Amino acid sequence: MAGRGQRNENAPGSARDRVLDAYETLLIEQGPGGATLDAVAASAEVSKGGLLYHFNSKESLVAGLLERLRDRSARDAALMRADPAGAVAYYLRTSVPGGGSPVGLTRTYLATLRIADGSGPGEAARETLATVDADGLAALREEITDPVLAWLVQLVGDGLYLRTLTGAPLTGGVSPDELHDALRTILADRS
Amino acid sequence: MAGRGQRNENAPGSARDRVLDAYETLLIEQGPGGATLDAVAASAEVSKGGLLYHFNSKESLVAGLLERLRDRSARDAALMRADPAGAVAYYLRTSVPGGGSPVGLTRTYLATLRIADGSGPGEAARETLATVDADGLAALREEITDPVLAWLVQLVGDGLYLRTLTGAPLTGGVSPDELHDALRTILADRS
DNA sequence: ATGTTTATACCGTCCAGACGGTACAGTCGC
DNA sequence: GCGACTGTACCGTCTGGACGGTATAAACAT
Repeated sequence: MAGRGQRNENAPGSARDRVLDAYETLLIEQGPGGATLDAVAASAEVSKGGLLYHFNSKESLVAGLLERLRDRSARDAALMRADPAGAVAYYLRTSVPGGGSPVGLTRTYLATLRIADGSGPGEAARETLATVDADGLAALREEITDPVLAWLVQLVGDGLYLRTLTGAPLTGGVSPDELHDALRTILADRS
Repeated sequence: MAGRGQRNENAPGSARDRVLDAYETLLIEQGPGGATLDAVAASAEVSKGGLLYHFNSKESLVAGLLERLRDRSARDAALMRADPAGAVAYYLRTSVPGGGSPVGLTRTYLATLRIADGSGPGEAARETLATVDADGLAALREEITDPVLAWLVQLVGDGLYLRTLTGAPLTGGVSPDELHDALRTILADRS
């Protein structure tokens, strides 16, 4: 049905890439329980055999997701450092669903969070998440000298992530923009 | 073997209560995938039949957890308002694993987060989580007049929660105490 | 007081279905 | 011909849940 036999098998739009996209979507919207191999294959419009051609086990699918997370994290960190409005502005802006990162880090991060459970493959997910966090904090530190303040900014971003996860980002009628402004003022005051 | 036929079936130490405890522990440590009825029963030292006597389906187990969450949230909010060091201090203190809330809110919250997926029972979990958040924010607002600042404090707490979930609470060598102090100074400055 | 009934609090077994994974024959485009 | 698939047919394991049974305590009737 779709174009077959093409090279460059992990380019955007390729079957492999669509599988990863579908896996992310299912993880975010339905959690680990809904992300079965059958469901992922159906959502990616790929046959189950086709899915298992690219990822020969569920563990390998998870590995693929983690690889994508590392990759996107590196690319996001680069964009963060290069942002004209500054790293902090970039970080806060992309921590909220509407203005998700251009490389899709937010989606991949949220999906990975869902499989970061106890032992086995979840262990690896937690470790990767920790590296991503460490990278983000390092980038923040280049702009915010005070380590406590840098951590505070990151925690606010994390809180925003968690809110996205529970599906209620705007709790008290306060917009992320106002929060952003307040944080910037605080940062300016105690430079 | 144990005393049978006794009243007061949801007192602490009762089989019903132990089942809920075990369910929480398994959700936190292994995620939804590990929290099977068999595993919960085994961990609570109850037979599977016994578990299904108290909670006649998995959905009912979830409902039991949500009920406990609402209950503990209410009790925690009361303690928060009554804390001699203030609501903010209480909130920050209990957002970190070491100083978990005396009513066990942190554990129940973290466990519920794990089942807050897409549709079905997860929907109810998300709604309950949202109410708990709203209650917490309301309590914070009684002490912090500025709604933006109140939300900021809550988000920092949420970030700490998320860190607990991924299992890496102390990222950059900064202790929660230092964070606590910084936040208090900020709050004092812009009162 | 004694026997009967009822409710509570479990235990242990069984089963249908779902899930991850395998195997393999065939198709399509470069 | 080779890489990238599709599609179908399976298999073993695990899971949720149904079911029937058992022990104890309390309420009731006589």
